[in-house]
Amino acid sequence: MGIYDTLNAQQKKAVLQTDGPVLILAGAGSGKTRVLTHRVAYLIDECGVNPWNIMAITFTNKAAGEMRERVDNIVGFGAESIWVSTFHSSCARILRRYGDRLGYGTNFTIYDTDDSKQLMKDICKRYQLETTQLKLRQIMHAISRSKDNLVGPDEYAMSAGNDYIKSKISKAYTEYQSALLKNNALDFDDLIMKTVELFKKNPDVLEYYQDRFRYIMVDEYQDTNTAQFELIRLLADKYKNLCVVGDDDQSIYRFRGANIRNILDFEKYYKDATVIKLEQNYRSTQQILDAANAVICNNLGRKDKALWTDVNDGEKVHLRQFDTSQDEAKFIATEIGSLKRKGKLSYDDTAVLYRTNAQSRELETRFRYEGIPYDIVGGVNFYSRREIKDLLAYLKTIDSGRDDISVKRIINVPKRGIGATTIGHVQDYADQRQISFFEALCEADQIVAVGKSAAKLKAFVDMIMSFRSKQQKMSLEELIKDVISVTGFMDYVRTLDDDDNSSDDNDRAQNVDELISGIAAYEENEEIEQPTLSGFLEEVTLVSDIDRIGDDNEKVLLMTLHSAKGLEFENVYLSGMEEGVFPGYMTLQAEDSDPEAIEEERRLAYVGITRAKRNLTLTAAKRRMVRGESQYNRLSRFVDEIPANMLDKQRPLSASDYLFDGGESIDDYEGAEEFGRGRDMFDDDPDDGSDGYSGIKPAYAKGLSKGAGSSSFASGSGKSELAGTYRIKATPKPKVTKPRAVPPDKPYIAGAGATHAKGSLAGISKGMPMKKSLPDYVVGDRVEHIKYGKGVVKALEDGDRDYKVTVEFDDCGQKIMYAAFAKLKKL
DNA sequence: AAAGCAAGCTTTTTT
DNA sequence: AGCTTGCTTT
Repeated sequence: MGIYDTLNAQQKKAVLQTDGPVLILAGAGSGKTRVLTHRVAYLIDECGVNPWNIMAITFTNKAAGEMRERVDNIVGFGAESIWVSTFHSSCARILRRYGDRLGYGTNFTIYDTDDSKQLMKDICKRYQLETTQLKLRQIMHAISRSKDNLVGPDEYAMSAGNDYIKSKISKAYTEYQSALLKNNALDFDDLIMKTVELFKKNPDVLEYYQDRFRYIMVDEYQDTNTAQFELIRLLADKYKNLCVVGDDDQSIYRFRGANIRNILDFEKYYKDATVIKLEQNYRSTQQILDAANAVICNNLGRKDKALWTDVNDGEKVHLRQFDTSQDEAKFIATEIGSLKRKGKLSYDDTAVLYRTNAQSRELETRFRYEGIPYDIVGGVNFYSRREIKDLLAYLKTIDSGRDDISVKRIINVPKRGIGATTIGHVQDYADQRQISFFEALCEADQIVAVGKSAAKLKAFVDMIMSFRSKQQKMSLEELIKDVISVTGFMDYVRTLDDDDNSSDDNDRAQNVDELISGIAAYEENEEIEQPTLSGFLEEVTLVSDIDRIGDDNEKVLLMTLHSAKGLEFENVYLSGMEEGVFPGYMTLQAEDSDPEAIEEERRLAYVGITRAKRNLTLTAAKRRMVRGESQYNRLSRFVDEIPANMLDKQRPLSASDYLFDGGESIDDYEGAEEFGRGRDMFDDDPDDGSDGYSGIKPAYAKGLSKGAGSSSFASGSGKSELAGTYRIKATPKPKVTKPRAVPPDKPYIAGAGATHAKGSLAGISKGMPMKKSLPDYVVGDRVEHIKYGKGVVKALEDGDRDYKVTVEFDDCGQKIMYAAFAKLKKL
């Protein structure tokens, strides 16, 4: 039986167990993709299953592509009719076919996060839903979670009851859904939720797909949410040939609704499920696995398992701690450079991972400086870059015009003298008549309020119309080029960052070129029967950056830990191993209320560690700039969780190699001397009380973070010692600065003495009086304003930061202003 | 009415 | 550091 003999016993069992529900708990690097592809081959070659009846679902297009490729290689005939795709594109495909049953046109557009946000913004404005307590972000999040849990707007409304916040969200949800429907658009979450709805309301459609997908395999099962589970459950309900593969230890998408119970409770739901554990790792050295196991075993409530390997040679996991994040970046870049020169690594087998996208900047700078080729994955997705989204909005508008968000996006891009007010008038007109924004534009001359702007609107409509007629006889590539030239798009692109430094001047132009090539490539792809504009647009919105990386270039990859899931590299640098960075600041803040959050961070650490095949280096900085503030962070707890004897804690090269270059004086590091030198990695016994951090408990970091939030200084204080708040997350060494006045469980914030009056200085900018003073006028006095002229003081109110004064002006009516601003002169 | 400019406010992670 | 918001200028 050839190919199956190369599998280990557990893998073989997973391949041969074709019928009924199967749960494969596949540890990192345990060869699960191999199992899945062999399973597909086995189904076809040995069990006589028609390839047409097999479905394999993944989360990313990249994973789908890889699986497809490997299936193609191993399956002799019919591989192309196996349905291998992501949740989102599978659903999109189903809805393109049956979406009309739910009232959507089959050429619906798919909104990305950006589009959804734009739409929600409009809704919030119209119904005045946004308040200080309820931010757009929260609304979007609440709705997204509801959709993940298959809670529609009506059900949400019922559960909202008298809750003020919830009823506002409910209103937003209802309006948002109806706006989406009107725009013939679906957001990411809708793709799943609406497909489930389709199946539930249309048993005939469900049965069609049940019969089609008689064998279903789901990869990364630990990341499925409730809606995705339901989707799979429905599809598999008739034949129950459902094989899910996952690793509860790698569940890192809880924040976007992934329900870890899906994998933990699989056996409860499917009582007759076969469970198979794959624990032998074929990727990493034992040293790396030991470190990974040491970290992950601190999580509770996981399925018990431990990775092991045959590979026993290998180096210890390296740990390097630096004074500043610049030093850290410099180390990573120079070490990669020098190892490369020695022939000890190749760039394309090396990755630098970090917790947040923001951390990529410093690394990027350093990599450029050292001349090391790199690629950054993620951050701003290629297709969400401004210039790209603008062009896509043109294409969407040309394609249908039903999507108001796209039309509004480009109506004044490049600038053609159509502003917010005019757009508002057109929208009002459209609302009154229940027509789309674009339809309203077509009737611009009927809209009284827009006045002479109507001509500009008409010109815009004519332009779109002419694109539409050209589209008939043009290829997509020609069309986009035409759009670019007719609109003068490149001139506009050049205006986008002229204030900025030279480096990314060409980036946007290059992005445009890349988009053109992307379109050309799409048209030439012979796998697509009929290249269409909407087809291209769909492909584009469902693609993430990770899907676009090829393995052909010799480049170091920089990416977040999340993006790195499913990938592997010979050499991995895990940077920013600091409390407050990783685990992140938000997690620490919520530690008490949400203990699961820290476990998710730990799983992320586990994912990061297990990406490495042979060399793993953990790096940290004592001091780091975050949003313009210096943060002093202690080493990450995840580092502490790795027993010291498993780590190589080589002292960094001498200080002169990593520190104080470029003319910085030692004085610049004063803060570091005082606060940052706490426990460093050479202190082998973190709990002996001899280091500066003993006794710090999570509450500490929590308190500190909160304190820091309110201690921001006004920019007006310039470069004074207090400017640039020190956000200190680690306690200082007691002997140095521990202020007796501050109780040990309270954060110590540098300069806190000057800022305890919360917010008293915030918001006061340059040249303004630093303190409020009682005006020399009282209610009833006549005063003079430099611009508004004379008037009578109607009210004087003592506000937080300044006196609020209300004046009834003789000429300009009533105005409310801050006394310090108004500079009123008593008459 | 639109464009340009300064100041505030904010951010994990992504299909 | 980046983006939205509000204010001023044309």
